[in-house]
Amino acid sequence: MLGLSISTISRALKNHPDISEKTKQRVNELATALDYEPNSNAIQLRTSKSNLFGLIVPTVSNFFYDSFIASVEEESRKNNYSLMILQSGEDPAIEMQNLKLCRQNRVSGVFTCLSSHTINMDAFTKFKDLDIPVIFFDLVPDVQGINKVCVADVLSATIAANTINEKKKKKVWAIFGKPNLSITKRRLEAFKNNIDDDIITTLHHANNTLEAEQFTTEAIKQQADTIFCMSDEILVGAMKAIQKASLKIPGDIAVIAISNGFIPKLYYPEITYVETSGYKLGKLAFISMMACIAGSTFTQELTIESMLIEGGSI
Amino acid sequence: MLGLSISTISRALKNHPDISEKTKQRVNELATALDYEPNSNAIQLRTSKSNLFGLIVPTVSNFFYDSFIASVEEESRKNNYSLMILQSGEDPAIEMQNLKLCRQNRVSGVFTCLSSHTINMDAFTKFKDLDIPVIFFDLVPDVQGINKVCVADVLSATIAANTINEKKKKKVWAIFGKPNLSITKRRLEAFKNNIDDDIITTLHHANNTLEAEQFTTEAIKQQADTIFCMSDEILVGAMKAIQKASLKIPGDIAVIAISNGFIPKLYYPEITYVETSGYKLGKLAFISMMACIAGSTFTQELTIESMLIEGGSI
DNA sequence: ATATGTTTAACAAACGTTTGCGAAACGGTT
DNA sequence: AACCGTTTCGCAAACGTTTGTTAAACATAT
Repeated sequence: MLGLSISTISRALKNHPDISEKTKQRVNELATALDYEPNSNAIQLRTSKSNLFGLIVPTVSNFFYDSFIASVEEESRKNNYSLMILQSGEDPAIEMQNLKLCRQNRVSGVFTCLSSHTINMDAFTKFKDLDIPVIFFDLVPDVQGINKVCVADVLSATIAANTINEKKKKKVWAIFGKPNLSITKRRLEAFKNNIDDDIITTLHHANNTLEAEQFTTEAIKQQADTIFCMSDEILVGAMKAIQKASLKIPGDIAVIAISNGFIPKLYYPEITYVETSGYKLGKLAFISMMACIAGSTFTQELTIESMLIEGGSI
Repeated sequence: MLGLSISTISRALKNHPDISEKTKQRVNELATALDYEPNSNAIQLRTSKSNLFGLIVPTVSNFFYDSFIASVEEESRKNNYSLMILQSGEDPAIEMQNLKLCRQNRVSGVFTCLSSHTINMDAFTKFKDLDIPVIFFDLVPDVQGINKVCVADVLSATIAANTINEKKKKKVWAIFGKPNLSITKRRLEAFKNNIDDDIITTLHHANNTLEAEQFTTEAIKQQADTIFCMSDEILVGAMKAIQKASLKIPGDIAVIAISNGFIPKLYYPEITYVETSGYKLGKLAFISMMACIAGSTFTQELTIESMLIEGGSI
């Protein structure tokens, strides 16, 4: 329509110095008039750069992951990347399938949180061979030489323990999650090591919310004065039991948790918690990803800091 | 490596009848050995089919949207589509930007929930011109001739009102969301029309959780015996106030809500609610999308059914 | 007038597929 | 030996870009 070649159009559109201002203007005017949108597939094919990240998560529908996703999406958009979301549903087979999808779509990188029973890491080493960066977050595998971003498990459990110490509590029921997860192990270890010896402390593993509720009911019967919850999932169960027993917080019983922050604010008084922010973790993961994209081969293991958010429950 | 042409490989890989079984087998073996993955960009460029959906949502981090996304992702994956997630953050400008991204990526369709202050629909008609189906969900625009899937606002508010009627309540505080949203209008209208005349009913608009808490505190002071909450956001505020006042549910005060179902189960007793499932809505949206893809030009306006989930709070 | 340099824009190859069409190879029939 | 029908496969164009290289056009200096 302008009597110009395709290459001239291409250069004009991207403000190449070879093209005269007059031509650029003509091209741009027509482009907006036709509201032309470049075909990303063609671009990506030609440049073999995809500007697409894959993000694999057990489920989107989770108060930690959703804020992580929100955070990564935000950064991706700002940096001209798109985000492909994939759920594994805790199924290693689907996880494989998702990784395959990532490869087919020639993603520039993938963020992934392992389903809790993934053992075979072969699929991930394949990405390493292809020079596609992989950032593991939250539930990270226990191997070296990979990029991980995690919440500060040890620190946050330590902060929680110290808070209990300072409040001079006497009898603590500490409820943790599934025992096989490394996140559980680290939090448990740190909590155990930091809680004062003269506090009567019992440690428990709840596999889900209901079990947490049952443990808490038992704790109440045993006249524990403090419940520590390793996660939101646990906290929800504990609060159910406490409400059921009509106990006053913190008068009758104190509660402290490690949490993303949403759940603790649903109650009155709000629950005191050590923050492990999915949002902040997302930001960190993105930074780590960009470092890889930029060519950093140095594999890093980053953690976000934790802080105590006082609610009034202890 | 096999002494075969590219076209033969291509046909062998997709089981084309022209290719002999023997050749197919040789090709497939080598393909898995090299673990070949087809380049989706090239495929999509050649076929101009993208197998990609765009999903635009104000924020991922929301107990309704996250389950909607989870649901759509599930179906997409099953049907060999990928999902590109985009957040608008309630900003119409970003919404535009996201739509542009969808076009650049040549999405096969987009699911979108309008940010609450989007007025200009031009960008969406562009999609119509390009024959790219758009499914609006949840907060849908008030125009004809577009595909919408919604929760049953009228029905769910009616169910809630009837439940209150049956319980012979005397004084109800009904708290709704932002007054300009069509979802609010419909729920309010239906509630007002169905609540018994002899029940003293006051209607309120809370713009956020905090305002809902304040209204509820006022309701308690005025000795209301029932709080109706139009949404989870409202419910959270109401529960804060009730817990703060140390009232017993349902003895001192009854609560009923319209909700996705997660929040009501956090309390004891669990809150009775009329379910508006994001998960179900996602399934419905996907069906609607597939109908469009298949060529249906008939624009439909679908709603998911609602049902009362008894908790024990009324 | 020629040489030199600069600006501007066109040519063509390439990215990895798909697919219509044509052709070689083969077997069988006259 | 000539013909025909099948089976099996290769050629080449096309999708929409990017980009190295070349070339035309023009201006300036000799």
